[in-house]
Amino acid sequence: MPEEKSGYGLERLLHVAETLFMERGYSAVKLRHIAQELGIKESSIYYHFPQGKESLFIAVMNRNFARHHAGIKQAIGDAGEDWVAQLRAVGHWLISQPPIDVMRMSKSDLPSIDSVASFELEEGIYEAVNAPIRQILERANLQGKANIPDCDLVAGIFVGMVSSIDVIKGAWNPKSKMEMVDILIDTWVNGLVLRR
Amino acid sequence: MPEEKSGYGLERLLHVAETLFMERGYSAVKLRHIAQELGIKESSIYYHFPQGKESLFIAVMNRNFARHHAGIKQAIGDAGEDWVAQLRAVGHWLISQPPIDVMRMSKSDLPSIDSVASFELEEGIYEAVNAPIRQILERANLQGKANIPDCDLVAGIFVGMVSSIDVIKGAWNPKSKMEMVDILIDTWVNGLVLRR
DNA sequence: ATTATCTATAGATCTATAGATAATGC
DNA sequence: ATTATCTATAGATCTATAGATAATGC
Repeated sequence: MPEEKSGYGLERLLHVAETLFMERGYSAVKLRHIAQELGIKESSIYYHFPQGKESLFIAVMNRNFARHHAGIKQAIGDAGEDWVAQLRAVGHWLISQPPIDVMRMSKSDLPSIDSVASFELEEGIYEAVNAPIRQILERANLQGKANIPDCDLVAGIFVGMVSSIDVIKGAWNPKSKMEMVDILIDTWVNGLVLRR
Repeated sequence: MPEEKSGYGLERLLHVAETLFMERGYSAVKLRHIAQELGIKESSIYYHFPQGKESLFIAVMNRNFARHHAGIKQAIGDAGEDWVAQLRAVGHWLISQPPIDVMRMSKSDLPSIDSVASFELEEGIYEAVNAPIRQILERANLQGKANIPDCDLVAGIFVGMVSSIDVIKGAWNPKSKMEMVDILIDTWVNGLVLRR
């Protein structure tokens, strides 16, 4: 089993590579950046990933999706029955993680890699992140608690919304990210219009 | 005035470069891609932009922001007094344009270029896109028509939401983009919860 | 012996420059 | 003469490979 090297160095490599790839994307992150951050040479990366940058990216993304899947399932399970509480829990989980730029992944990162791997990753993120959220919304509809017209669309929007917070946060806003998620979900669920 | 070359070739170059940069981002788009799409050689790009790729990117982004500013102002002006109609009009404008990945721009594209230019572009997109939307929301609040807690945040979210549609559309959804914007805004404005 | 690094370097790709060429408009 | 391309090529950067080195664990 050649996949079971483990050790401290590999852990750090995966962590740093994940942080950088998630933040800046496949093309903008050079092996030089990863190596620099780790304090090693580019060539040392090839010890852990003999097939190079693309295989590192794929490993790191799959790892990220697996963690998201587990974290989201956990969050939903812990949140109880109420669908809004579940949504909020998923929001809190998402904001605790490096933000996902689904659009960049789909239009920039994935088109830069092998098309079979690309397809698998696209499926991976959908199953890990989008599907569980969609299920929350579908259950809410079925139980007559909500009236959501297109759960797949709305789930995708939700992920985009929460991720956006990170940019807005960084750029101009003084509020904490948690606060912002709560404001966001609350406003979204209850609507922007004033009712009397 | 060295900025006034114009002509057919430059127009096409700007258009193609804009399409590619907006879609795939600064780092993933190589001069080779732009040249290939135009049917010219990479080196020919330097006739129009002697200062190279970065200056082309900056020109193209400023152009994009200027068009957005004009388009959004126009859309709002044409939509009448109702703030939801205004929001819908902006949504329709945005979806008619190459989608903006604000997150990618802010975290991947801009950090890859000169920091002064980066700062100016960041301001540019904020003024062109975010500010007018924020103003719609603020007016709605002032007129007692809405109760939006953080107009800057919510405006940013709106842009993210509409842009997300393009990814979701491409990936799995059969609806037209226009339909999806309408669903989205309607659900967002009125809230997801069922009221009796 | 295995693990994880390193140095040195090859090879590919990308950005950029110099100077030639061809077409158009005076 | 100006405009917009081209060819040829330089120089920088990026990815990848070969083989040496050092540390650790048998």
